Amino acid sequence: MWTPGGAVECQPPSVKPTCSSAPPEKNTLEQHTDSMRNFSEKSKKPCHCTKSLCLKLYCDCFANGEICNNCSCVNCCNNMEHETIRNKAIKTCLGRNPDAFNSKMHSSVQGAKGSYTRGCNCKSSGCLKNYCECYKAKIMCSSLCKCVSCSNYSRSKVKESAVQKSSHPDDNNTHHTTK
DNA sequence: GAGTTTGAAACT
DNA sequence: CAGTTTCAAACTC
Ligand SMILES: [Zn+2]
Ligand SMILES: [Zn+2]
Ligand SMILES: [Zn+2]
Ligand SMILES: [Zn+2]
Ligand SMILES: [Zn+2]
Ligand SMILES: [Zn+2]
Repeated sequence: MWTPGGAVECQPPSVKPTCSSAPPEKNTLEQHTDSMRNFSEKSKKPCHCTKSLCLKLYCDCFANGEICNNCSCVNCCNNMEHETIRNKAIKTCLGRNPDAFNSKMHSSVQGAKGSYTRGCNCKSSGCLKNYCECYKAKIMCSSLCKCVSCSNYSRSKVKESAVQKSSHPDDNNTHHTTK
């Protein structure tokens, strides 16, 4: 909890869960300059969600199991003021993926428990940009990935010889998903 | 800051 | 399950 000094933070909860049209509530708390330094420490990356209400995995805050704080999100419900809705959203996400929140990062994949085991599906980034979840997590792509033209390997030299069945030079995993 | 690109998450 | 749409971040200019 932070100490509201100027009373410039959240908006009154006017968001209705099943309402037809939600009024645009823009988070007015983002006056950096020197407000951030107050809390320091965490300084997590703020989200800028506008349509997900920060109640879907689109929102990094929500995906990481964190409450939005110092974010620029609109109509944010990822807070204790909307705990009921938030809990429902969490439940929905868990229904889709029981391990959705087990790992700090997004995970799904079979048998992933507290580890990144997502496997990316990049097609145009070569897994060398932050678009790639593997690259962002600073891990190499594995056989779980279905990326095309992957270069996210310790050995940047990836030969596409016919010898390689997959685009991945080193696949220690014998068990393949379904293929 | 505006506009584009990108691939995960969501939806059908 | 696959194809499509939605979404917010990463990136470019
Ligand atoms: Zn958010
Ligand atoms: Zn947030
Ligand atoms: Zn939020
Ligand atoms: Zn990738
Ligand atoms: Zn990967
Ligand atoms: Zn890759």
